[in-house]
Parts: sequence; structure tokens; C-alpha cells
Amino acid sequence: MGRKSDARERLLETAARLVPERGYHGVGVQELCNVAGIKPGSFYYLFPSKQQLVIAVLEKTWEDTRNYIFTPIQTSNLSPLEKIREFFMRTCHLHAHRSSEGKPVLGCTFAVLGGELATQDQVINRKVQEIFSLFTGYFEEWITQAYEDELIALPKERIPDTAKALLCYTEGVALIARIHNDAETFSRMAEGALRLANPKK
Amino acid sequence: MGRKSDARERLLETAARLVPERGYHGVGVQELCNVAGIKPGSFYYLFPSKQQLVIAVLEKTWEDTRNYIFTPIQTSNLSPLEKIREFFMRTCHLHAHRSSEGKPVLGCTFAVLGGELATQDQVINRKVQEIFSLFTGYFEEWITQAYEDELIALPKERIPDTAKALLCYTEGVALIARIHNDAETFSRMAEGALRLANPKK
Amino acid sequence: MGRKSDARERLLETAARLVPERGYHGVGVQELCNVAGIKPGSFYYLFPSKQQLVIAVLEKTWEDTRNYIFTPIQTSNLSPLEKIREFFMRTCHLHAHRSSEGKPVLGCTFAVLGGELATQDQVINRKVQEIFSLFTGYFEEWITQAYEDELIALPKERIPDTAKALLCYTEGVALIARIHNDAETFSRMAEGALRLANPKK
Amino acid sequence: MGRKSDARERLLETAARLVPERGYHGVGVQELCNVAGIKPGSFYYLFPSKQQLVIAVLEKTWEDTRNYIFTPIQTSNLSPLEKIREFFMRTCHLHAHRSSEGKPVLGCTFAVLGGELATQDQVINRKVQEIFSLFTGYFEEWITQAYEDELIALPKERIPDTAKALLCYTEGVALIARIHNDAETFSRMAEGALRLANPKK
DNA sequence: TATGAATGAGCGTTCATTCAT
DNA sequence: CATGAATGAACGCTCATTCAT
Repeated sequence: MGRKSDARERLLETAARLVPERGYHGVGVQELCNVAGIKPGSFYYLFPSKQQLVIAVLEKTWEDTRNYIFTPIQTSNLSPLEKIREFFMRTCHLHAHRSSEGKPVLGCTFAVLGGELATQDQVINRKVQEIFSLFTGYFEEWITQAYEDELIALPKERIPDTAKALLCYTEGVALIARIHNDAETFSRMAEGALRLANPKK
Repeated sequence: MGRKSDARERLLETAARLVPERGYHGVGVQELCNVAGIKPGSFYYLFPSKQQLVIAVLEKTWEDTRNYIFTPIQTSNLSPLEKIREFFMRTCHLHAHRSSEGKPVLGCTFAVLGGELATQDQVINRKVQEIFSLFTGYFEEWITQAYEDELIALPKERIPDTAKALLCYTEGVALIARIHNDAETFSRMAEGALRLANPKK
Repeated sequence: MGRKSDARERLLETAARLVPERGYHGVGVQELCNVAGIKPGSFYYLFPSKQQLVIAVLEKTWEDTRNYIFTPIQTSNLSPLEKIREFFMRTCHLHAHRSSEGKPVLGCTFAVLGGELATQDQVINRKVQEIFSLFTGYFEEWITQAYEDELIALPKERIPDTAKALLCYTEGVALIARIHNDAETFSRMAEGALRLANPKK
Repeated sequence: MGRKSDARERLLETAARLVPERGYHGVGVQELCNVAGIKPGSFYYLFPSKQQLVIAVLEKTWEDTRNYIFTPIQTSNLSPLEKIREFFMRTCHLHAHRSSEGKPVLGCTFAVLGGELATQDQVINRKVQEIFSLFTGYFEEWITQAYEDELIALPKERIPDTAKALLCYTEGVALIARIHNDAETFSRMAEGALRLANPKK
């Protein structure tokens, strides 16, 4: 039986750190190998291609997003609208923490890769769309709850578009935060997210 | 009064067409030269670097955006809130036209380049920030007008953040439109933009 | 008396299928392992090197050639000249069968590998020469018989060169059949083989 | 106006020397650059791909073959059958000359590349077929002349196949000469070529 | 003023092979 | 007995840029 090691994991973690920061074309396979401490020839034993490594990064990043942002919110007993605000606050917190360590604000990994590769890599693009639909799923759930609790003034049929608007706003905020390298953008923009749901009074 | 060669212009137009579609790293200098029909050696006679060509693309694109979107809205006699909706409608129209010709939906050139190069090229990043502040200027003007016309329920001091929220939303919508290659996103999301301004009743 | 694993045989069969089709450099060790369903580490347990696997392919292919072409001809009671024609006909039949299944015409495995590696791998080259001398042995036997039966107008001392000429012709026909992907070349060229032996009348 | 140099020619000459000797996969782009004394990045300025360089090698090699072998024979006043023999003698001479300098016997460049890439590169394969049809053209012309001069006992309709048989024999002889690294093969096999044409008496 | 020719560094990927287990 | 894991060198090719003319 062959040797065992955490090389694959190290490579994935390295990619999950460097790719969201610099984008797909901004990080080379060689650099990933150097940083992860694996030899260049080993990359393609561990992953079939750079594309597939990035797919794995997207999946891992989604797992983290779910675990550190969505699941805690889901299992809390916050009101639906408070959940939306909490989503922004948690995102802000994570970025502020990174930022305080001198690291640049990443914004949203999915948006960064989706935007960069929209016209160039359909496999990655589809994966990003898939993850965005998971975001929208949570948003729609919260808005539906708010609708049922009569917290918002919205016709029922507008709920899906409102969830999508929330996704757009979220990704826009993340993008602007990235470009301005300013983690506080998330907290300053949280209020706008609530207004998108058109709360009563 | 000799005729000026149009090589520089052809190159700029080519870049303004290809770079927003495929991003900074997605288009090479050589390809730009081939498509524009100029010789590779001439590139660096016309522009000091790829970076500076892209700066010129950003400036040209901003000119176009101002001429085809902002100025017509400014000189119209629409109400402030209608101006916001009109901004989305005009953007939608432009993208839908391109899309009907089989071209991919670009989203916002500034966001695409800003997001891709945020951590890699401070010159381009600063130019994008500069242009975004021009966007915000228009938005703030409209919202201020709406505030003065008592169309919106917003404390005066929230106007700047609301303008910024509008920018975030705008860029988020453009990004999602790009990723889903769906020009209609703009019109479907227009309503949300208005809600961000918290209109009365 | 434990069961022997058939991994070695599967690998050999896979190589005997892929290498003649695509040549030595056209098939990689990894692909051979994938197709044969063995693990890459096992390759070098089963064979000391890619070179030696190919040597085994050459030997196996020679066995097949002897069994399916030479031996049936030897044990037939055809006249010597008919044996030469039969050699082309059998070769044609084998290639036509493969071709009818949509597979490319291989020509002669020995010539393919000998030609490709003549200046690069002396071990394989020598093996090919060795097998060619077995071909020549059969040819010389048939021509000698024809000489003794007074079927051909050839001085006795020209027999070895004529046998070699037959080998050259055979390999040339196979090569052209491969390049033109045309199995019928063998049958159309059979007549020429006879003329090489200079039959009487 | 840019600098001028013979880099392209040097690269082509280097390739025309190394590729026939070691085959397509046997020579790398880097090595070609090193030997030709050009920098690795320049290769793709001079040729669009390795494949196209080899196409140029094939064309150049054909030019040489025509100039040093076919044209002198054509313009001689040898009899048709003597032309066939002369073809082998000239080929033998060229190879023997190379061989006497310690260089390996190449055989036929077209056959080497055609055989190696028959199933892998249709562009190169087609070029080889094209050149082979030029060979056949000369052969057919000679045989037709011999037929008209009543030098050979051959029905008229067998001329095309006989020309093709001559091509097969030629390429087979070249291949065996390569594999045995023996230039004399050409002269020893010349007689066989004549017999393929079935000369009278 | 304009450009044909060239460049070194780096791209993502594949190679035949090794070795601890 | 057999293999999962790994490797360094090389693969064909593209990059943004330079410079003599």
C-alpha cells in the first residue's frame, strides 16, 4: 500500500487561500505547488486539472460558508428579517477579521471566479450558478417566513425575485468591498438589504 | 495637418470589445494586435503597456456610459425615482440588444476589471474606484432630489450610504446578469433599486 | 499452486493493441495502466520498463504472426509461389477485418516500432531486426523451394537478396497501407511480390 | 522596420536534420531551439506550431529530393528502366555519403513521419500522402515510357499499380535500410525494383 | 513614425519512473 | 505480492515586453 499524506489537502487549502485573493489567472499551478510544498509533477496526481482544483475550492468554500454563516443563522431563533441582517453581520465579521491581519478583503469567492470566468469556463461558471442558487434558497426561505409572519409588504409572487435581488445586492456589496478593500462595507450596507424586503412601517 | 493613423483607435476599440468580455487575463496583447490589424511592435508605440490600454478602455467605456445612460437621464424631466428605474431600463436595453446578436452579457466592465484585478493592479483598481465614485455622484444627486421632493422616507444623513447601496446593487445585478448570461436580470431587478431608496407609501 | 493474477497479461494485451496503433511515443505508461485497469505502481512490478513491455509486445505479436500467417502457410500444400501470394492475402484479410470494424490499418508492428526507434532504442531495434530475420527465413525457404522446383529464373546466389527484397516489399506495402489507411493495398500489391521472385514465363 | 535574420532558416535546417533522424516525438521544441541557437520564446514567432515546422521540413525535404534525385534523372537521357535503377543508386549514394560521416541511415523522411503519425496527425499524414503521390507520378511516367518503348511485359492497365508497387518497394527498402543502419541496402535492392516492372527477356 | 523580429519567464500539463508501505 | 502516492524533468506553447531599424 502506498504512502499516505495530506498533500491533497494542503494543495486544496493553499488554493482556497490564494485563488479567491488573486483570481483564477492570478495564481499559477507552479506557485500553488511551491506554497503547498508539493512537487510540480505531483499536482496532476492529486487533481486532474487546475480547473478541477478550483471546482474543489468552490465546493470547500461553500461548505465553509454554510457552516460558518448559514447554518448558525438557520439554527438561531432570530426573526426572518434579523436573519438577513445577521447574514451581513457575520460576513462583515469574517472579512474584518481577515482584514485586521493585514489581508486584503476578498469579497465573495463565487462572484470573483464567476465574474472572471463567465465567458471562459462553463464548468466553473455552472458550479458558481449552482452555489448561487443555494444562497437564493436560504434567502427565499427567510423572505417567505417574513411574508407569512406579515413582517413585509410584498405580494407573494414577488418573493422569488426579491430573493434574487438579495443575492444581487449581497454580491454587489461583496464586490465593492473587495474593490475598496473595505470590510466595513458589509455592515454599512446591511440596512439596504432589509429595505429590499420592503419591511412594514 | 497630416492624416493621423487610426491604429490607436482601432486598438482601443478592439480592446473595449474583447477585454470586457473575457477579462484582463483573458485577452493577450498579441490577440488584440491580430484582431485590430496592427503589428505587435506598434502596440508599445501606441500604448506604454497593456495596463494603460485597459485604463484607456475604462475611460472610453465611462464616456460611453455617460453619453448613452447618464446624460440622457439627466437631461430628461423624469422624477428622481423614475431616473433610477430608467437607469436600469437603459442598461437592460443595451445588454438585451447585444444579447439578441448572440453576444454574451457583459455586466459592468468596471466591476469585471475591478473584481479581477483588485489585489493585483492598484492603478486599474484606483481608476475603477474613481469611476464608481462618478456613478455614486449621479445616484446621490437623484436621491437628494427625491429627498427634497419628499418622495422617500430617509433621514438626510443616510443619503450617501443609500447612494452607495445603489451602486452595490447595480454592480451586483450586473455581475449576476453576466454569470447567468441573462440580460433580463436588469429589468427584473429594477424594482429592488427603488426599494433601496425607501420610497414613501 | 495459487492463482496467478492476470494483470500482466491484461497489460500486455492492452499494449499490443495500443502501441502498434499509435507508436511508442504515442502511448504513455499511465494510459496503458488506465486502460488495462492496473495501478501505476504495479506496472514496474510487472515489467522493468516501458521498453521491456514493448519487447514483450513484439514477441507476442511475432507469435501471433507465426500462428496466424506463417504456420498455416507452411503446413499447406501450396506451391512456393502461391505461398508468397497467400502471405499477402492472409495479411490483407487480417487488416481488412480490423478495418471493417472501423479500426485504423496498422501496417506492420515491427516496421512501425523499428522505424520510430531505429536511432533511439537499440534494444528494441535489435529485436525488430531479429524478427525480420525470421520473416526472411520463411521467404528464403519458399524461394529456395521455387528455385529447386525450377519455377523461377534466378541464379542460386541471388536467393538471399531476393528474400530480403521480399521483406522490403512486404514492409513497404504495410507502411503505405498504414499511411493511406487502406487494407486493400495488400491484395493489390500481391502481384508485385511474385514478380520480385522472377517467375518463369 | 524590424531586424532581419536567418533564424527561421536555421530552425528549419536544424529540424530538417534532427526530425528525420529521431522522428517527431524524438525531438523537442526546446532542443530544436538550443541547436538552432534561437531562444525558446522565438520558436512560435517563426512557426505557428511544431506541426507546421514539420510540414515545412517535409516540403523542404521534398524540394531537396526533387532537386538532387528526380530532376537530374528526368533531364538525363537514360532509358526508362535505367532511370529506376538510377533512382536507387542516387538514393544509395546520398545515404552512403551521410553514413561515411558516421551519421545514421535515415531511410525516407516521409515514410518515417508518415508511419509514426499515421494515426495521430492528419495534417502531416495528408502532406506525406501528397508527396508520395509525387513520387508515384515520376514512377508512373517512367513505367509508361518503358511500356511504350516495349521494354516491359505488362498490360497497360497494370501501370498505375506497378508505379504504386515501386513506391511501396522504395519505402520498404528505405525503412529496412534505416532499421539496419545500412546504406548499401539501396544498391543491393535496386535489381528488385526493375523486376517489379517485369522487363522483357 | 512605425514595425518586424525577437525574447525570457512562465503557462498548464504529461512523462517514465521510484519507493515506502 | 502489490500499490497508492509521489517525483523531477520535460512537454508544446503563450505571455507582456523590447529594440534595432
